[in-house]
Order: sequence, then structure tokens, then C-alpha cells
Amino acid sequence: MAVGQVPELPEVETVRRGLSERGIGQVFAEAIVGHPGILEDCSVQDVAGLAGERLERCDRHGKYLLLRMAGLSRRTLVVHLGMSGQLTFRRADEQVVPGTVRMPSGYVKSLGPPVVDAHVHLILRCVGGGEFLFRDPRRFGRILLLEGWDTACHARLERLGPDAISLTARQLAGLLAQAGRRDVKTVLLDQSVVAGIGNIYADEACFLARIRPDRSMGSLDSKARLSLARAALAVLDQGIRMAGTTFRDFVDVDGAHGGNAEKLQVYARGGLPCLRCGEVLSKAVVATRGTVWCERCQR
DNA sequence: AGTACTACCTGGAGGC
DNA sequence: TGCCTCCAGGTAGTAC
Repeated sequence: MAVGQVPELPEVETVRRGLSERGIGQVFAEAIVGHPGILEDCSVQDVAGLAGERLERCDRHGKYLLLRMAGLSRRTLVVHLGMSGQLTFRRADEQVVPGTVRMPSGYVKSLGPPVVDAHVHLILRCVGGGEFLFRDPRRFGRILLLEGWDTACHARLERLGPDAISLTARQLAGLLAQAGRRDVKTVLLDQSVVAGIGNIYADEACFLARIRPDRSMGSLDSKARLSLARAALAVLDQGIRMAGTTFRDFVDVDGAHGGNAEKLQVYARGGLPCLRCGEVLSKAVVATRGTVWCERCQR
């Protein structure tokens, strides 16, 4: 079966944590754009102007990484990993060799060296050696450079709803209640309702909550909405603890794969038996996305 | 106004 | 073996 890999909230959070460990305090010596098409509302020259800037902190809103620059400019380099984006860091004195690393959760990840090829669209060289690499074969990723730390100044970020894991289950359930009569899955994927949920975690949340993804959100009572909200937060939390889901491309800043793929209950399992009841899992297009659910478990 | 659909893009998988 | 076609999906823009 053809499967994708999508940087959703847990994957982007995994990258953010790695960048915070490896990148904060680094001063950029040079910024090189490989493919200008990934830039949005900024030029190659604008990005080159990052030379001399120091990375002060790394935040995240939904699937967007927010690299905050120190100093007078206080600019923000915004990175969206799109479908296949990777943001890795290579230390100059570091020979990255394939191996394993044990996560705090106990999961052992495999390590691979960052690949440098024609799909690397941005290189941020650091003073003293080392470099950030943005690599994105499908080029759905985007890079923006904002003046200041206020991300609401750009339309793309201004229309985002609150970050999913900043919410309590009750708060999230409340947002779902206001989301109209669209399919449950359509609402979960709508970044203006809540930011961070993509196709994988939407399907997993529906399965955990025992709710069909093609039901109208308006048909859910308050108890079901709360159940769905709790399920969404639970699958996101598990994804973060497992350092993300890797099918093919997703890696953290050190080139390590995430461990969540083996935890998935429905995503990419269409036609296989339900892990809860044994029923053959259904697969169809819902909200214009490949969607898998159990006819028996999900109502 | 709210909702639905399509273009963008490339690598991998499967068919013949 | 190799070529061809199809499929994956996040977001903005367009159409209804």
C-alpha cells in the first residue's frame, strides 16, 4: 500500500525540541536558498540577510515552526514542513553515523545521517561550523520571514486556530461544537478551528473515540464531542512521546526516525483487521483525504 | 457566508 | 527489466 508521511503537530514538536537543544544561541554566518519557490512573501536576499542573526528561541503553532531571532530585528523565520519537509542540524565536528538512540519513553530510534542533495532548499550555516538543512522533495513546504515576533501580522498564521495541545479537552470540545455541520474529519483537519491535526491523527482520534469520521459534527452530542476532544489530545500526546510518526521521510533534527508508526490503529491499515474487534477496516475518501475506519467499532 | 473542490509537487509502488 | 500510471496530502485559492 502506498503510504505517506505527514509532519503533523507531534512531528513538528519533535523537530522544535531538537532545534531548541541544538540551535539556540547559534549565530548564522550565511543563509543559502536552493529553491526560491519555497519562499513566501520574502526574497532570497531577505533570507540572506539572516547572516549575523542569533537564534534566541524556537516556538511552534500547529504545524508551523517559529524560529525567533535575537537582537534589534527580532525577526521570525517561519518554517512549514509541508508533506515531506525535514529540518536537520549537522555539527561541523560531528561525524553522524547510523546507529540508535534511546528516548525518554524507552523507545529506541534508528539514526541516519542528514542527506544533502538537490532537495535541500535552505542551508543556514552557523558561525563556528555546523548548519541547519531544510530538505523537502515534494516542495509543499514553505518558509516565511517576518519582521518581529508577532506572527498574527501574516495572514497565513493569523487565521490559525489555537494550538491543539494548548487546549484542555473541554476547550477543544467547545471549539468543535461551534464548527458547523461539516464532517467530523473535515473539522478536525480545519486549521482555523484547531491547529496541528492532520490526516493521521484525525483518523486515529476518530477510532479512539469510536466515532465515524464521515459523521456530521452537528450530530454529536456534548458527551461525544468531549470524547472526541479527549481522543484527539491523547493521540497527539502519544505521538509526541514517541517522537513522531515516520512512514518514509520524517526525521528529527538528528536524522532519527519517529516511533509512533507501530502504535497506529487505523491509518494506512485499510483492508486489514481492526485491532479492537477484527472487522476488516474500511477505506474511502472523506474530506478529500484517504480515510480508514472500523464499521463495527465507530458509530 | 459557509462549504466544497482543485492545483501545486515528486517519489514510490504496482501493473503490464 | 523498464516504462507508464496512479496515489499520497497541507494549504491557498477558486467556485458554488
